[in-house]
Amino acid sequence: MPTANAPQTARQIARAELSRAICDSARRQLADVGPAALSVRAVARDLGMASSAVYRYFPSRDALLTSLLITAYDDLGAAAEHADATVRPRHDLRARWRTVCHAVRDWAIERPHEYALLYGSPVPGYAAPEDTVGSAARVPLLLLTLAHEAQEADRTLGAPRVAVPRKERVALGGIRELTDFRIDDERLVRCLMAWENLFGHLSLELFGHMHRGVLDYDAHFDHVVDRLANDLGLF
Amino acid sequence: MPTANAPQTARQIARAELSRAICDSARRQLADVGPAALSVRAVARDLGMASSAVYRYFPSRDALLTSLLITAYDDLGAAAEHADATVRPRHDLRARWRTVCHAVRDWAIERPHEYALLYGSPVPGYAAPEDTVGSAARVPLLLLTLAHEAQEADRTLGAPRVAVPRKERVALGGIRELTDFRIDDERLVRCLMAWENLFGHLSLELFGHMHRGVLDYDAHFDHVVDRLANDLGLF
DNA sequence: TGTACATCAGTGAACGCGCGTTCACTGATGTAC
DNA sequence: TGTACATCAGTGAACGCGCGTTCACTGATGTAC
Repeated sequence: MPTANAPQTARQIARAELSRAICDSARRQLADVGPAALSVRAVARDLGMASSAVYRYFPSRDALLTSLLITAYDDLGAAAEHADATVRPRHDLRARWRTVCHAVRDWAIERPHEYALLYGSPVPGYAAPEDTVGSAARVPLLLLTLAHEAQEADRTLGAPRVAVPRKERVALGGIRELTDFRIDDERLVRCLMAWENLFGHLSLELFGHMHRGVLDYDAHFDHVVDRLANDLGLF
Repeated sequence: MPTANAPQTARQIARAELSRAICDSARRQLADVGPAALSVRAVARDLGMASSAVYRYFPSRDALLTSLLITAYDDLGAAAEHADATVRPRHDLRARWRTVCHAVRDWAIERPHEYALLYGSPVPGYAAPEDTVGSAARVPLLLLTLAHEAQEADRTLGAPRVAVPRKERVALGGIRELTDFRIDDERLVRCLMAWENLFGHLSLELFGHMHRGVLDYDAHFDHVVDRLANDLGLF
């Protein structure tokens, strides 16, 4: 007797299986040709089926892309969250920050093409639907959570205090609405900067801009992450 | 009588003119389809010539891409350098830092597709030749120059001092070789972080990751740039 | 449990399109005498 | 200054390839009685 939530009929099982296989094949294709040249026909060829058959599973090439996008965001988000969850003791915020940053970087280095899909150039002619925003927010939300915990634990920021202008406070209203905790302006700004620094580092590193300048990416990343922890009062 | 350096014959003039026209058309195409789909035939169509004629000017599609890449890096580098050169007094390093950062951002916002070409995903199947590195280094070098001037003027960094581990010092050897001035480790690391933060900000902003989170990109950028100036001792 | 009908996965051909690159050629421009 | 030859820009056809999507179809799976 099949369980309530699992697919029941042979058809449903096969459908779930093939949907996954199509996504996997598409993901593999990303590495060769990039998202702009992602081809329904090539996926079909890879799986040994007629190209028209893929349309039983995804209504269009763009729908396939959207699925890849959401899966990748969730995959990265889950990797970061799980890494964080393993750290003990929980109040060691520096260790948690380091672990999360390294989890994000490890994920990116193992799947540079998926990283490029998420954080590289937008795909021309493709507009990501709003469904992606929840998944995309997981990593930044995790960073904010750490900053908030530092606030609750009264850790002082290492970076110099600077008055936050009214305009900037207003600008950050969007983030306030997306979080259910209250974080002070100073920490919020620094957390955004750390987010920008983290992904700036990854993009510059993975897209080749540190070539010949930085000789040991691991060492440099470690050090930057450590400094960001100080700036943010994560210790 | 033609001047020594200028093209002399009608052929040479026409060749220079058309080379430029081809690049311009290709640049316009970037906006529609992205670098991966940049098409020699479409450029030819745009200019009303046979597609084979383009091959008199660029031996391949990739050579055309390389030309776009170098031109864009130089264009951005020149924009940043010229912006810096206008600031008076020269010892107002905060003003110069702000001006440079805004010049880079303005350039990027006006040409998001060229920005994506430089700082977004690498083009699959295309490897940028080494000729690009000189042009690509102009902006980071300008940032380093400002940090170095702050050092010469004995401005103290706002960010907390942290010991630079030996591994990190070694990692930064590559940059040391590319610059002819001596900059201390502390400043060098912070300058790299500012570079990562700057381009991280631009990529996240231009590639849509601040959507719905940050409500006023200008205000946020201003504020971040200001804080980076403090961290770096630019005032 | 057995049958009749509905559902739906997968096929293969077709439509109309685009691409990079090569090649033999024409005709204009440049140059050496 | 005038002519003969060399150079080279641009043409148009061709090669061989790939693409997204639609459509009428076959045949297997699922379901209601």
